[in-house]
Amino acid sequence: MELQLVNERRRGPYAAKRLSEFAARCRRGGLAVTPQRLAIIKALLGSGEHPRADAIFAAVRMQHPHISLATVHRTLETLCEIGEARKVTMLHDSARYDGNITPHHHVVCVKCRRIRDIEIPRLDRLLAGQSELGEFTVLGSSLEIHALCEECGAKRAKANRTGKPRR
Amino acid sequence: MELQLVNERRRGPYAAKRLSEFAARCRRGGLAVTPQRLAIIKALLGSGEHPRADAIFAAVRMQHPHISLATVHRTLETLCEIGEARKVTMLHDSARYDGNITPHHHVVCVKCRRIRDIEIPRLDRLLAGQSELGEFTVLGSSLEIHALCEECGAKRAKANRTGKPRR
DNA sequence: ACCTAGGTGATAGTGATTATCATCTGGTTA
DNA sequence: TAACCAGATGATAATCACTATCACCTAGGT
Ligand SMILES: [Mn+2]
Ligand SMILES: [Mn+2]
Ligand SMILES: [Zn+2]
Ligand SMILES: [Zn+2]
Repeated sequence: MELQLVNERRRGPYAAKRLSEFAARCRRGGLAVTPQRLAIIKALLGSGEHPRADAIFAAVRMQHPHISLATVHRTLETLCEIGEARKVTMLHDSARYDGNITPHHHVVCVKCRRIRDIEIPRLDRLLAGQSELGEFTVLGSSLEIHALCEECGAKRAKANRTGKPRR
Repeated sequence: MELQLVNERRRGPYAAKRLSEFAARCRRGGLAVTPQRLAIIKALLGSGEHPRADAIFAAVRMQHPHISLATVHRTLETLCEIGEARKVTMLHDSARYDGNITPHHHVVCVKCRRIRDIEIPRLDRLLAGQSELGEFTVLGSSLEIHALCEECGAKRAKANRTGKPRR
């Protein structure tokens, strides 16, 4: 009741709604609505697998045999930037190691990737009781809080004040 | 009180204790205690930065100018395998994209990397009230539950029964 | 001191992602 | 509707974190 797998059935209607709004959202974000972008968001919304770029590429290729893998990478990144998609983890680029093996969680600055330890006793208690989750046997968990550190927050605020582009 | 940064001061004593037990733990894991391994765990325990392999390499080089970057990568991986270190996220190899932008979390099979959505309303409520965390401005969060899926769990059980190596 | 399984250093290879750049096109304008 | 052009795409090279290989070395047991 507290912690449950999301029902796969929900995805169909959700995807349809998102797809119908996509063109408008692109324009709002200043992006052209290209057949490639439509095909990519469609493939992404149609999958519950949290696919990699190459899987999207394979799917999209069936309708757009000339599409480039680079376009798929670029577009997925762009979709994340305008908030139409997300990465499952923002720390996929290079491994970050931790000598602290006591159970704890992390805050990550989305801009400079600074990481600090946090403790959330209530979360640990909540998860302690869960050994099964649908077809999964739970082994452990880690929470990643996305944040802006003081330094990066200050930089961004200053950039806004002086009218510079904010990313 | 519910969710707080871990005090940096704790790291000193913790590192000292871990370091003093390190040789024994290596032997228990069937690993030789080499100067390189000692230097690497020392550097890792001495850092609160959740460093990358190259940062560890730079630190260790000061005392071991001949150490190889490959050794640093290998050793960090080995330390994770024997439980003396961990990666901040297990999904750093290639990006996984998600078309579902509603707030939700994930279960990840540690073996086959299958990912499924989960909902944890209580966690979302807990975090909803947090907009500041020490010097960080909270933007969002995602919980990654590490698990074994049914299929991989079955495979592992079978391998154990027939006496095959389990990884 | 000697042996050997396992560890290391040097280096080549891999694979995902990014950069470059010539060409093309969505969407605005006249 | 045609002409225009900022931005998008495709082809391809480059990058970069990480892994594989292999000859040599050494920790730890005899
Ligand atoms: Mn940590
Ligand atoms: Mn998801
Ligand atoms: Zn920052
Ligand atoms: Zn699995």
